[in-house]
Amino acid sequence: MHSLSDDIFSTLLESILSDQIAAGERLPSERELAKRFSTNRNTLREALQRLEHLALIGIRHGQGITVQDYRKTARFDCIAPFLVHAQRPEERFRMIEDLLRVRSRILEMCVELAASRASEEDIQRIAELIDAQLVHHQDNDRDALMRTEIAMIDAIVDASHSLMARWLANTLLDVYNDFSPHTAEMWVADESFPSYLASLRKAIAEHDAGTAASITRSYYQSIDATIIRVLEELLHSATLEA
Amino acid sequence: MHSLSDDIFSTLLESILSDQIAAGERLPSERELAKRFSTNRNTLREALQRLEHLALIGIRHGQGITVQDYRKTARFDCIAPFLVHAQRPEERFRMIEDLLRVRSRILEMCVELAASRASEEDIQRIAELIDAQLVHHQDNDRDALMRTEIAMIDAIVDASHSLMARWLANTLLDVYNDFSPHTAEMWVADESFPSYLASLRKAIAEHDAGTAASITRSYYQSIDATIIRVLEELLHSATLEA
DNA sequence: CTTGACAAATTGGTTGAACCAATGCAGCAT
DNA sequence: ATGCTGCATTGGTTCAACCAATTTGTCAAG
Repeated sequence: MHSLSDDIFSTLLESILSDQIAAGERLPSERELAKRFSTNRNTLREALQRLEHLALIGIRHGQGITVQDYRKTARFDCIAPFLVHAQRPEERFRMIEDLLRVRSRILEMCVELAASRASEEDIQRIAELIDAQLVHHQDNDRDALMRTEIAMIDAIVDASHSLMARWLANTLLDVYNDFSPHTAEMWVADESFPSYLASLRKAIAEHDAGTAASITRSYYQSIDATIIRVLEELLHSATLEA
Repeated sequence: MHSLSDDIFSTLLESILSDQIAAGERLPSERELAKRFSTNRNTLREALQRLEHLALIGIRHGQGITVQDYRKTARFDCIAPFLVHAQRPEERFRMIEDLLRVRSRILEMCVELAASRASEEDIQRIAELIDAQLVHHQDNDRDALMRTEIAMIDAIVDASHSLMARWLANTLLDVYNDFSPHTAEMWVADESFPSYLASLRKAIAEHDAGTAASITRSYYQSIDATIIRVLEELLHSATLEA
């Protein structure tokens, strides 16, 4: 699962995202880097190519390799590694805060699309997964609930019949997977959880896109506010420790 | 700007995204592919690595290279190349339709963040760019208007002081840049354009995030409906030709 | 002393061959 | 029929050399 070039990539990735190498700084030559990592140029170059495609470094023929200012140049897919490696607590906090905003808006869109485009099979599957969640919620089975919630979101994305939604969701799932060790405390359920799910099922079954979107919007507004409150406390205690 | 491995990458990318190679199909070995592209394994592998990181192919040691079902596996950053290479008109149409939804929601979020977080300098710069747009609009200078609108959006993203927003915007700008030859007809301005800009400037200056977001939402709802109407006509005529 | 051209050094880009390592399969032994 | 073994195929890594873009240093002309 992890090749040599993966390791080199990860090492350099961490160096950059944790600001151990400043933006604008020049890296040693490929030959020199290959020596330092005890490997050859080809394998090293694989790692460098990846960093370049993430817009973390710039490689120019005859000139060398420079570290870019990833805060300005990076793309959406840099979020997962950034959350893993970023050092400043307040920057991580803001990233998560803004990520929640994006998540709720994307989910709102997916739900809206799913409600308008879902087939009978889609509706059936979503309803089943909602029922399963309600059972897990009553049983207080946290793990099963988390798994089923992911599965339901996946089903909703499928039901939206949108490549756009699927690809966006994949990117967000990457963030979730890479970051899941730290997301346990972020998985909060509001008291309105069961009624939200029931309304959602009904809205999707009736192809009522407007209602589906608006209840999702307001539910996540509430959830996200709770999560941010929890994170603020964590940030405060971390700041006090430092 | 285009190295040999870039060319190979583009060629394979097009083959996959235009469905010339079906999902699940197996590609020839690296040695064989290198021969066909008249190059060596190392250079060829650079191209393959890129395709793998886009989740378009899967490379497994000892087993070979298989084309993935990109409609299920791809990420957000696949949108630009997909719009360039995709063949089915109705699939392109739906992608653009959904992309507009995402754009308006992201912009709404950026405007909301910018309104709450903008510094005095940010507000000043945005106001200047809005004024410039109003002038260009009155002069009917379409090119200058498009450029200035991009610059304003960029300033708004900066004013949001959000890595999230910046990185999302970079991804969307990639789509715009790669797809801009085809976007001319998509650049429509509603009659409410000047009044929207004026309200936006006021809302941001007053840090009124709610108003800024809601007027942006409704403005883009109107714009996007127009764009979709135009595209539907194009789709219809294309379907009739075929 | 300044300026321009040219040559050398440095750096990334490409090449080809060889070897290591994971996988799948065919043939053989049971 | 089953399970093992060894071979063929395939990706992963390494090495050494050369090509090509860029920068830098040097020297000659002004």
